[in-house]
Amino acid sequence: MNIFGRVMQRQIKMIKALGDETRLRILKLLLKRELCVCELEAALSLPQSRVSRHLTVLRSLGLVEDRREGTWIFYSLFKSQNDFEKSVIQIIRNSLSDSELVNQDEKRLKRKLSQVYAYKCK
Amino acid sequence: MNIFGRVMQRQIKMIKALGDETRLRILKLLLKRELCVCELEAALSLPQSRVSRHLTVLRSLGLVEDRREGTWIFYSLFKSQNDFEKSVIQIIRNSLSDSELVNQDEKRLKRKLSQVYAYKCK
DNA sequence: AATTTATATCCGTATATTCGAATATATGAA
DNA sequence: TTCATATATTCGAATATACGGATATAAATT
Repeated sequence: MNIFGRVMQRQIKMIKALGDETRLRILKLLLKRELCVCELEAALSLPQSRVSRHLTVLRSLGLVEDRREGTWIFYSLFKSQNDFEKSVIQIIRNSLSDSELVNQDEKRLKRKLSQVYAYKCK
Repeated sequence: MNIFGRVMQRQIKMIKALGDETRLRILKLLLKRELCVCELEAALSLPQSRVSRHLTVLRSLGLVEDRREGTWIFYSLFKSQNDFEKSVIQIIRNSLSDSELVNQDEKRLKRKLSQVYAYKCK
């Protein structure tokens, strides 16, 4: 397979990764801010292993970046560097808008973040 | 499931449909012009059942439209009507650019189209 | 009516994906 | 060193997807 083949397969894998509800919800949350796994877990209201597994998929494709801070690992959305990647960001931004599920994710996240804030300040 | 849920599932299914090499190649060919199944078959150099099956998937999601003309059925790309659908078109346009495979699809298509033209004019 | 051409669908098989529960690892605190 | 917390990985089961070859359908032609 030549260089184009590899780029191609990578792009297809990236698109395929977007076509999953859990991963899309994660990416939408990361549009606004970086988040650690336990925050995502609370926002999505899903088991930890499931969140972690999907983050591993996204990381392996370069769709998210990770940064360790103590025991926490913060994930952030990748930075788009070409037209294809820009359209990936756009589809994340434009998908599931006004979705009740995504709204609830945001609500649960805010609740969780206020807990963390209270914890850090006590 | 409420109305948002249905919209959501449809959008995710559309993205999932994009994450397949064969379907992406079909959609990229349809960016320029409508094509019938046998033209797509020649361009992709794939068995007819495979092309037809993928077209059925794309049609069921509204990503392509079909129009019958005698025994031929012409497929064309859907017309985007909102931000999400616009970003779907963008990702089709921006993916697999400069891909050797997609270039070959175009070449094979031109060969096939010239045959059809010769046939119609004889 | 029989044939041809274009397209769609069915069928069995192979492969891929997703899941929760359990377990492993890694870091920091006691 | 032991413990608690955060995160990652493994496991088997269930489900979904893609495939080619064969068959079915549908329209046009003879």
